[in-house]
Amino acid sequence: MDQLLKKINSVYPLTNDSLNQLIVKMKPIELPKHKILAEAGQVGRSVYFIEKGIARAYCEGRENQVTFWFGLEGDFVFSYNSYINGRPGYESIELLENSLLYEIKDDVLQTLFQENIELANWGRKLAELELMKLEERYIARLFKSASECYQELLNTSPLLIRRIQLGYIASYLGVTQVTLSRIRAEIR
Amino acid sequence: MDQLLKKINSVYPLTNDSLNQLIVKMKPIELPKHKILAEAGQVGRSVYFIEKGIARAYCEGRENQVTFWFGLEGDFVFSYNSYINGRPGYESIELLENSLLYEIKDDVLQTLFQENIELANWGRKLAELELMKLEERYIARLFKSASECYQELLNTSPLLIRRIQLGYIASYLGVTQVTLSRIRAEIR
DNA sequence: TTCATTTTTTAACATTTGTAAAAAACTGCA
DNA sequence: TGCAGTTTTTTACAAATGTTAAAAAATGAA
Repeated sequence: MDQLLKKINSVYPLTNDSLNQLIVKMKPIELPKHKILAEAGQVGRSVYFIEKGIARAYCEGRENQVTFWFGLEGDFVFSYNSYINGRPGYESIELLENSLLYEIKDDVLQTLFQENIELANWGRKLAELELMKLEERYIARLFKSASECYQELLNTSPLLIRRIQLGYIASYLGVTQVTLSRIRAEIR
Repeated sequence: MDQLLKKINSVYPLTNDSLNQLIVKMKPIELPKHKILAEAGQVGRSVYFIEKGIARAYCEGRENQVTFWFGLEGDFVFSYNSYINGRPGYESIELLENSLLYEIKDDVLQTLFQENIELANWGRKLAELELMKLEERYIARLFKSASECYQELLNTSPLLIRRIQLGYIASYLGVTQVTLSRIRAEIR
């Protein structure tokens, strides 16, 4: 809960009143490893906050599955297309560990945005920060080789690499698992 | 102007009053080809709307320059990191044609967001839609080969390819110009 | 602990893409 | 029109990554 409050305020500082309006709507929920939080082709009706656990977002290709996002403690989880357009998402989101989340229903959140200008600006900032993070990843991929991206992950999120299997990380880096193995062999 | 109004309302429908508050702050401005709208390392203090023209956003690498976004008529232009965090942007943004833009100063826009809940939600939606577009591009790159991405561009934005030189398009697609030439030769 | 299953690594070979340099095509201006 | 500069294509070769399959290592349940 503490982590949640800190995160909310770090997105955009809120008065106590507004903060309360938001957090009373966020319900703790424990879910097991492998649970699917959002399924491609379906409309996800909730946003989650990860208090404890890991999630990954992936898309199904013809033959392969591509993982393109990991969420760790302190991250919000949403299926963008569902959250933003109310349309079926492209991606599925799966828990990789038994997790403790906070859930808020999408319609509840939208109502808060309509009624409270502070929360509307909070929601704006939340989207903007997600945009920023995605742009950073997008640009990093344009410039850096898979090897450099991997080494950066090693430095910035060593936990991630220890907790997530390499096949997922390889696809996140945009290479095959064989290539990631080669990269790891070179570094050693 | 017409195009601008339509775009604003397509992001998030506004009452006439709110719409007016926004558009009176947007000033038309004509700028020549090669004009730099935002420079990497600097804080950009304006958001632009492209009424007529083309822009590209790019980052400087050690040896190369990578173009990662094109803006056409109907697009908003911002240096994300400046707009979102008020920090120096990673990217430079350059006009590729003589252009007609509408400009709004960032502080003016921020003030509107604080005062008008409709505009705050409009700003939220604007960021969300940008996020959505970026995610689509991000995912497309994970699944599609440069050749497929190029052919999609040919279908969805043939104008873009006619108006922009291939070196920029190649780097946008994440390949060298030589590779893009090979792709084009194969298609013919 | 043991065994079956899953995950990771290694190997050999095919394919794709990059690099550098030259040729060809295009553009804009005098 | 003609010419200089820019952009695009082509070529030959090098380097990186993918594919397939098998071996090795790690994991989890009985």
